Order: sequence, then C-alpha cells, then structure tokens
Amino acid sequence: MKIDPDSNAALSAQIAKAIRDAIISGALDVDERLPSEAELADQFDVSRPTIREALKRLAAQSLIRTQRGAFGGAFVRHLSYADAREQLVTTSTLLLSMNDISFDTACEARFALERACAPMAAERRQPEQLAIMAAEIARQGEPELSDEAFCASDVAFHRALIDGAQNPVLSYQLSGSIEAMQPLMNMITYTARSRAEIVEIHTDLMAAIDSRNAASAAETLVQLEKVTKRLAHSVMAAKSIARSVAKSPDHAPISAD
Amino acid sequence: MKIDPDSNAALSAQIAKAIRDAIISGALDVDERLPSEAELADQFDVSRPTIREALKRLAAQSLIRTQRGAFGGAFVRHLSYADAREQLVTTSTLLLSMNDISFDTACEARFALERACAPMAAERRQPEQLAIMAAEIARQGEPELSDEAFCASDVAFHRALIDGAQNPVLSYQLSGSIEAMQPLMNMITYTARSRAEIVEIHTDLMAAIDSRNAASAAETLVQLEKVTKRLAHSVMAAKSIARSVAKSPDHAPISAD
DNA sequence: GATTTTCATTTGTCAGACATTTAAAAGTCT
DNA sequence: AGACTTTTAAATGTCTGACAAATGAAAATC
Repeated sequence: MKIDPDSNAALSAQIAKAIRDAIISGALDVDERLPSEAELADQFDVSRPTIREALKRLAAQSLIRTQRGAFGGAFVRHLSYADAREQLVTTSTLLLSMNDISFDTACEARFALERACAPMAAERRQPEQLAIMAAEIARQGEPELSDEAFCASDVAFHRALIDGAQNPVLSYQLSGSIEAMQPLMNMITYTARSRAEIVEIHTDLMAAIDSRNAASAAETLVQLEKVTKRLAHSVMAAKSIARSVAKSPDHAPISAD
Repeated sequence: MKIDPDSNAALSAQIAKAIRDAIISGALDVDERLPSEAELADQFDVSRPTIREALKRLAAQSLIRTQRGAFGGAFVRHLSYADAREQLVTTSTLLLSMNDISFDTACEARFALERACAPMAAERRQPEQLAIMAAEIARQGEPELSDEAFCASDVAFHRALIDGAQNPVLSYQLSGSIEAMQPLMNMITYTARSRAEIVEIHTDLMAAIDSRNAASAAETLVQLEKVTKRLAHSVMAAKSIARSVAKSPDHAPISAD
C-alpha cells in the first residue's frame, strides 16, 4: 500500500481508500482482523491519530467494526441487509433533500420501481406478507391516526408488498427508496377523504396480490401514483401560498446543550 | 445536543450522529459552515481529536467537506448524483459480495428494475441515448475486445437505456444497481457466440426503444435476463467441475441458485 | 489604486501519555 | 484434575500540547 504525502488529499483519506480497496477487492475477508492501529501507523509511516481518522471513515461506511481489549482491533465487517439499507436511506434522503428534485420526479421513480416487483410479488407472496398488508390497511382506517403514523403504516404496507417478491436484493433497493421518500410524504396532510381513497386503493392492491393478478396490481399502482401526485400538488399549492405570506425561519446553529 | 460519556458508543460516533441528524433534519443548510473544531470541542466538551474523528466519519459519507486555512472549516456538502451513486455502488457491491447471494437473485433484481424504466425510456428517450446505445453495440461487435471491456460497454449501454427515462432519481438508483453487479458479470467468460447473442438482443432492445415500443422493450429485457442467467450457469458449472477435479470436494461447490 | 507582505485562523499531522476494556494466561482453591 | 479467581498484556478510546501548512483578509508598500 503506497501513500503519497505530497498529494492534496489528506493522508487519512488516502489510507482509508487503500484499506477500503483491499476490502472490496476481497484481499481482506469478512471478520478478518486488521493490524492494530500502532502497526498500521508503522506500515503507513504516519501517526496513530491519522490512522484512527482513516479507520473512523471506514467505520462510518460500516466497512469495519472495532473491538476494544486484548485481541480486539478492527475487523472487516459483515455488511447486513439492515446496515446496507440504512446507508442507502441516508444517502437517498440527502440526495432528495439537496438537489431540488420535484415531488413528481421522486414519486415517479418510486412507483416505477414498485411496479417492477409487483408481478413478482403477485406470483410469490406468502401469507405472512398478506397478513401484514391486511393489518396495515386496518390501521390506516383508524380515524384518530396521526398523519405521521398513517405515513409509517403506508411504508410498512408497501414494504410488505415488496417483500412479497421474495428477493432480498430487491427488498433492499426498494425499501431504501421508499423510506427515503418518507420525509416528502410526511409533508402531505391526509384528510379523511384522501385517506379513504388511499385505503381503497391499498385494498384493491392487496386483493390483486392475493389473487395473483399481476396486471391488476400494476394498474392499481399506476392509480396510486396518480392519487399521490394529486394530493402532493394540492398540499404544495397551499404551502406555496402560505410561504409567500410568511417569512422563512432562520435555522438554529449547533449547540451542545 | 446531549452527549453521554457513559454510553458504550464511542464519543466520536455520538457526536457524528448528532451532527448528521442536524444536517438531515435541515437544521444545517447546504454550504453552511460548521463551528471550528476547537469550538465544537468546547461545545461537546471533548478533545479536538475526538471531534476530528467525528468529522471524518461525516466526510466519509460525503456529508461534509473541509477546507483549510482562515475562514476554512467544515461545510455541509451538496450531495451530487455522482457522489450518491458512488456511495450506492460501494454499499451494494459489498452487500452482494458478503451475503452469499446467488447470481440469479441479483440478476433478477437488476432486470426487474431495468424493466421498470423501459416503458419510460421508450416514451422519452432522446437522440443522445440512442447514439450511445448504437455506439456501444458497435463496440460490442469488435472481436478483439476483452471480456472486461465487453462488460464495461454492456454497462454503458444499459446506463444509456435507463438515462432514457429522463428521471435522475431512477438513473441514480439503477446505475448504482447495475454497476454493483459488474464484478459478478465479470466472472462470465464471453464466447464469440454468446457475444453475438447479446449484441442481437441489444440491437432488438435499441430498436424497441427507438420505435417507442414499450412492450417489445420489456419483452426483450426478459429475454436478456434469461440469456444472462444461462451464461452464468454454464460458466459456474464449468468452474465447479474444475474445482472438484483439482481440489478436495469437501466444501460445497458454488451454486448458480 | 494596485501589488506585495504580513498575519491570524483553521485544518492536518505528530508525539506521548493515560484510561478503559477485554480475553488469554497464570494462579488458587476445592 | 477441574473449576474458579486474579493477574496481565494488548488493544482501542481519549486527552494534552504542539507544530506545519494552507488560506483569505488586512496592513504595508510601491
């Protein structure tokens, strides 16, 4: 592993990249122990704090885990689906919030992906997924449910749908995408009427999945996309009027207390 | 923001989480400057190296960038599509390599996603994407092309296809997924005959997109998925036989499913 | 007024030290 | 001998203090 001290890139970044490449290329196996910080500092000819910063970068990406004590150290981490999804959600959420993406664009992408696994879900769904969908539909009918809880239930419903495809890679990709859209969906205020409309569509969707009707499921998802966009538009129109009247609030700086 | 020194989580991890939450929640705007390391150390009541480790974690996730010099410091980073895709590729690649996922599962997920944007690509594709597809098909016909270069061209072709949908969110998700599969695809040795078969399918696919025939595009993708799986199976079967002859067969051979 | 120099600020890095955790190894008792 | 306890060494987590390098603003100079 070569490190160039004259590069403008920080040493810790270069070292992190070297180790990351070793992990991705498979030169380091899962659960394999990396040399101790002191040894790495020797090998790369840098100080221990610099090595530590590099290791923290890798830890932030869930590439390694560290363990204290004798025979502890940094180990190549087994990346679980849950870890991977968390990373995906963080990245996607930020991407959506920072890039001036219209609700329609995000919504379109989300439903396009969801339609992709609808046929597979219709074919392979298990009683488990149908039970979750039924339970969430029931919850969505409760009138005293808050908007946030309604949204959370919506996410759970769609995750069950996705999981019905019985493909963990697809579940990882899709659930990340849907979770990332939750902040956008939370901006919507769900009236009783719009909730009833959504519940009805969810019911249709579940029926289509239950009866293994792929075409109907896809069609229902198209309908749901239209309704979601329409709801968002009406809310945003209202907000846009409100914004032009009120002033934008300045944000509080970081404080330790 | 409260930091609990008695928690088993490392201080730097807690601090990173606190700042990350502030960024995601929008309390810190894009390009806003964070307090200096010394100020943060004061606020959180920890030493500067600890703060630095926390900041490196955030830098690894592309959440902040740092700038040296007077009026430098850490700034909330604008997460570009390119950065986000890089993160996604890293995560997805590791997920695939570490979780004993069968080729079929990954392949199925990839083509399901790709089929999702085929109709949109058929409807909206621009001359730009068609030109790229044509160029890549031409390249794939060159006999002296290495397997790796063929794979790279394949990725470029499919990226043009998904870019045809004119939805950047979809492009981000899909191109990440396809790039992450590249190491798996690189395991395949492409014979002249299989290359011809793939080129033919690509030609059909481009024709379908060109003529805005969504159904045909989807159908062709189904065909390509089948061919890809078949190719992978034959390669893996050959590898498995080679291994059982060469070495002790006490460990289960690689299975294609 | 334009250019150069100085300078304060901030990150990047290093060195050494101590605290804490942890599991292996040694010791002790039954 | 076997089970339990204590010791101990190794490793990460953290702190203090310091210096180097970069960088933009302000002061000085032409």
